[in-house]
Amino acid sequence: MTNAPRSASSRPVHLDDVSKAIIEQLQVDGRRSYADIGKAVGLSEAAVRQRVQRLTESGVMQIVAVTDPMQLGFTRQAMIGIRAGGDTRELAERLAEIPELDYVVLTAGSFDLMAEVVCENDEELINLLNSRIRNLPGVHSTETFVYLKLQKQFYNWGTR
Amino acid sequence: MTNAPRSASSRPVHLDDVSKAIIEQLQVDGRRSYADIGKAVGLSEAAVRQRVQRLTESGVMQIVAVTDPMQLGFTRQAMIGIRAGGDTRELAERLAEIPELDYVVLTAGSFDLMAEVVCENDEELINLLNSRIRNLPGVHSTETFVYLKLQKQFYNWGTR
DNA sequence: AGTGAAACGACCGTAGA
DNA sequence: TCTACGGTCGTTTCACT
Repeated sequence: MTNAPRSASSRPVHLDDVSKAIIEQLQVDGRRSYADIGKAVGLSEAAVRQRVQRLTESGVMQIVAVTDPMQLGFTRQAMIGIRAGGDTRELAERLAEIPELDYVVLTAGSFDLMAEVVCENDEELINLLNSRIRNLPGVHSTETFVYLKLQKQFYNWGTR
Repeated sequence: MTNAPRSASSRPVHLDDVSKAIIEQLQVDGRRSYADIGKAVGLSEAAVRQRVQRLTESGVMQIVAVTDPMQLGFTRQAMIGIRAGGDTRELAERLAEIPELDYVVLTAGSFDLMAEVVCENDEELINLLNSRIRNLPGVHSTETFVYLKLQKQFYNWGTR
């Protein structure tokens, strides 16, 4: 249910321009054929396939389906800032188990954790906050930032 | 550069169990063959292909490459809460143009906007905050929440 | 790491229920 | 909206560089 934690290597992977170009192609269309990509980046089909395989196996890139919550009726989204005490790592694990939360991060600042929630309606959000977040051990207080408009969303980190 | 804003239809799309099953297959491997998916969900290759085409053309789903910023040397991430005045929609557009920001959202609450930043190092983050965010017209103050650990990240909204 | 070629399998268009 | 099928194109494997 939770996406596998990424194996953050101590040394960053260096991508050459060709691999970056391949990734850019796949960021537009993850099903584009290796032959087409090869034509675009100046490489044979087999070479493209090998690079894609290495990139996915090393965890640098993954080709997946991403869905739009709005179109599926999940029209309420919010960011929740959480002030907490005790071991916040344990709390983070508990939060990660909540399916309505698609994003959980431990932070430094006036919030110790932040989590993004995707809900169908306000009741679901209220219920989640009161019954399943605020009563978790260690939670001191929460602050909710309801989304009014999602302006930018970019899955394509690290290649800009 | 910025992902296209999603066309949020007024009425939510209803997916039957078969389409949900197809999406689940593609969330694991976006390049899985239609024939294989068909075997898994009990449909012919052509039927799967048509459904995938409809799902992608309607914007409910997209199959794309997603990369891991950590592995590519972008080791500093943070959420920035922004208090602002004036037309926050204009400000949101300006923020969306900043490549280091991968996520920009207008919110209700003690922050008017929130943005996620992906950087290579602290200097880049400091420079971004001071030289390119705090001096934007309308920005009153910002609050930065540096990421300590990304606990959960789920691209697969709406199908949980 | 890369190319090229041949066998295999996937994909696409069309026809029909 | 599904299945069936044939032509075309993509993918896989392998020998070679």
